[in-house]
Amino acid sequence: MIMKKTKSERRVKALGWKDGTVAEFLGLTPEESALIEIKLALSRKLRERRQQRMTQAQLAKKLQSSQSRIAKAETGDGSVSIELLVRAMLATGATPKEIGRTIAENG
Amino acid sequence: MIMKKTKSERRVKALGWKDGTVAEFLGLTPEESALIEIKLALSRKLRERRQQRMTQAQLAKKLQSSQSRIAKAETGDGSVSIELLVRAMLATGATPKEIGRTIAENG
DNA sequence: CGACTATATGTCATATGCGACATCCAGCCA
DNA sequence: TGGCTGGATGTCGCATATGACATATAGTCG
Repeated sequence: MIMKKTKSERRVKALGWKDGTVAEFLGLTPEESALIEIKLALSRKLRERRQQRMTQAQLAKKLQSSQSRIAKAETGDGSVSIELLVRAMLATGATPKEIGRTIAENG
Repeated sequence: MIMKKTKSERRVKALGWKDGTVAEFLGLTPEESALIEIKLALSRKLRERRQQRMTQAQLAKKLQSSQSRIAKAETGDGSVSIELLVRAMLATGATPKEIGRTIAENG
């Protein structure tokens, strides 16, 4: 996440915010929820695509990143930006169409 | 953009990279091109949606951002992340579905 | 058992995206 | 003309996402 380090961000971080169907269940705004859902959808799809093709270390190298960041990306760590998720998806060979669908259908 | 401050990023920045159908025409990798196209698709859609509903200053307030960042987001300034573009889209009332479609169809 | 591989997790210095602010430009209208 | 509004652009200090690294965990194979 970016910005102000909002209340709800801290709420979410406290919970780990790694879960599957994330939470409105503490007072997240719809926008905050939606953003998290989008990230999680990308995380899940990234893992799926990456596992079919290469190891985390190999993807990291393609991205000029590191294995640990890929692991964090795939586990839905809050420190990972949408930007990195999208770059990683592209590095697995995903097209904008696939990325868009991932967000539209599972976001 | 993030990461290493690649060669091609500098190439793109030198060109302003604001253009409509962005460029493979200098040696951008397909991934770099795709990322830029995604950002530009979001920029264009953001402007379209925002103009129908409010001023840049009003959207900025909703986002706890500033008018200048919104202007940069809409003009495709390279300093704006996908994260902010997505947050801004959400703040205009866009759903993940609409955001996904924007990327899938125009990315 | 140990060796090796894949992944997860935590920390850190640094790069970079951020909001804020100051201008500047263009259009509009009195 | 001048004032007002919406938007664009440049800069700056600060917050944070980053890659790198160390280490832990778990699985596999000998």
